[in-house]
Amino acid sequence: MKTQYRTHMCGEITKNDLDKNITVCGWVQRRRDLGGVIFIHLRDRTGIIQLVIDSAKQKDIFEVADSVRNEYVLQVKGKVIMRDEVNFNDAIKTGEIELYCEEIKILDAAETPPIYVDDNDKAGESIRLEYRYLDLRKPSMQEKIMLRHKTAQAVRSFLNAEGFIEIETPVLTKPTPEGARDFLVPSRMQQGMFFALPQSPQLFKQILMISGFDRYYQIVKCFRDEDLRQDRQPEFTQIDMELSFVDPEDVMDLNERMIIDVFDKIIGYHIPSPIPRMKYSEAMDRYGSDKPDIRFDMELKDLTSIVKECEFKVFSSAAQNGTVRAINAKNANNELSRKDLDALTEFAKNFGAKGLAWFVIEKDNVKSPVAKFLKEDELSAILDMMDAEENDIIFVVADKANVVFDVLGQLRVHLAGKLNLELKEGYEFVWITDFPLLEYDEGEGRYSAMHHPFTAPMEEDIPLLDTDPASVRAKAYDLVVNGMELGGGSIRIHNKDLQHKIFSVMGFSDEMTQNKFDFLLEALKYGTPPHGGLAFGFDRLVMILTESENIREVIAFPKTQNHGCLMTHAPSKADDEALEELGLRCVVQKKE
RNA sequence: GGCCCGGUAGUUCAGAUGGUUAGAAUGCCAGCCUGUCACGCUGGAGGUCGAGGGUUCGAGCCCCUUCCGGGUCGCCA
Repeated sequence: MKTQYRTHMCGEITKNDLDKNITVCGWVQRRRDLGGVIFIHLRDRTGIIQLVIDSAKQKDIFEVADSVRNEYVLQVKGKVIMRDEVNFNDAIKTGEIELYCEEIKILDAAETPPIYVDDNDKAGESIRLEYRYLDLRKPSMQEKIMLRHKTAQAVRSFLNAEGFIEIETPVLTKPTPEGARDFLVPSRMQQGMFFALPQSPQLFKQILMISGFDRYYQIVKCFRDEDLRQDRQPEFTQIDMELSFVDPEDVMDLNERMIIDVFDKIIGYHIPSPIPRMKYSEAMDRYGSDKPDIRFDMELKDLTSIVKECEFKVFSSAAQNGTVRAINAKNANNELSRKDLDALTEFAKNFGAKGLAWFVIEKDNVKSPVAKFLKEDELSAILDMMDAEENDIIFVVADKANVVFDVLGQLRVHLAGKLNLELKEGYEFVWITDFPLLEYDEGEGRYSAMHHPFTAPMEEDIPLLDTDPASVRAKAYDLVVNGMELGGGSIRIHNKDLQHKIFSVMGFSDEMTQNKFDFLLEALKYGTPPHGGLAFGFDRLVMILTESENIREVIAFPKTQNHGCLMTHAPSKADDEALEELGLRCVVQKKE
């Protein structure tokens, strides 16, 4: 038989419960002692109910109520009564009623908490993370964590209805040669050997396709031992899926329907269908980014042909060997001082530019350190190209193409923030397609995979693998929203010869290929269906749905930039005994 | 690995040019108060100024080292 710890949740008591004798449990939000009467706000994850204790009529429990402090855990029996109308409290759901107490049991006392459990609490992040259990009691945090749960449920129910099968893949797995740094786990049974925690279940899900589970998904933890950012954690959650017998169109269609369904169910937001498509080359050309924020314009324009012959060497030589592009910050002259322009130059240098040329459009004059090097017709061609009007500021970057796009892409977003540009409201989704398969890695002196080494090239580009690898396009696609990459995927290589070929174009030795991917290449021999998939950043999705500033707000127990957990104090030293069993010795080398 | 910002009562912060006993708000404790809801009023307690070293007659403040937190570049297939 069920216990009767409680009959109602605090926030769910309504006028329908008037005159009922009920039992609630919860935490003391606040006690207000008026001398003859004590009010207590009792909180659980559903909300708050006000308790009343009257000294004259409830002498026996008044003393208990008097001793209660914030965050005490109480069990309270009482009768639901109506408040007088003047005492209604609009701030809480149960503001028209209250609980007239007949019995109060202190289930547990609490020390004075270091942070106040309230959304108005101003505590800094480190103390919040140290006492995360208190922080998570805040209504806003409870809402986020519960919304996260609902989002996962919405994803599951959508995919289940589409015939997907949820399958778990190993967490103790094999180190990967490409991509992010692995977290390593030593093997006790095989001393000197290491597991890696998965950066993604990529190869397992491909092999599940070979096994015939033609629609797989998993909401799964992934691990990357890299530095953190506002939207990056060393362990994070992905919505991971893979499908057999599909083209890019099938994967995009399915995921488009899923994301539309999730936004509608969770926040009632209607994403217009179909989600627009943009080729990678167009995204770079217009926005300087493969994750363009299309809520505002300020598009890049190509000045290369205009400045090809000009006297300004920086422009003319870049026009030969690279490119010259520009953006026009409309009306920026009212907002930006000379000092700001210098700061923007520094900003550009941060992203690899050697400098940043600007043209301030004044009424009868163009102010620019560069203008004196340009002929009149060159300058007017630039102004023409940029649709320049009074008070605009034009920013030009001349360099190798990748630097130019990166700098202007970043500058564009930075300026939009700085100038408080009016953004299109809501969520602007866009699919980015036709990515390059490979990019040249100058440091390594070889091509590496832009997405991952299992991504299929477009059939018509396969011959180019031998002649011009950089121009080979991939069957890859990313889903971008408001300038954030929300998910990405590709059709995979399902033919072992082609997979071998790609490995060799990327300069993997036969030995390395054999050593790292023998199981994949072996599996590919036995009948592999064409397949592909996609993975969403689940934390990022929840960030967007909850409009959170950083990823830590939507993870119950996140890590700090130092990869630490402030609550548990992980990581920590291992016992000598444990190390010995693993055949390890702890060597901490002193830094110079 | 680089750059930037921060670390002072439980919490959030203020502490000009180095100078007596380091302040405020809030929280906490005690007393008073029968309709509050961030209740109110009165009083009180509360500090290794992240840590270590240095300069100085004297350091919260200046210098060096280091730890911690955040942002960012690199990195993140």
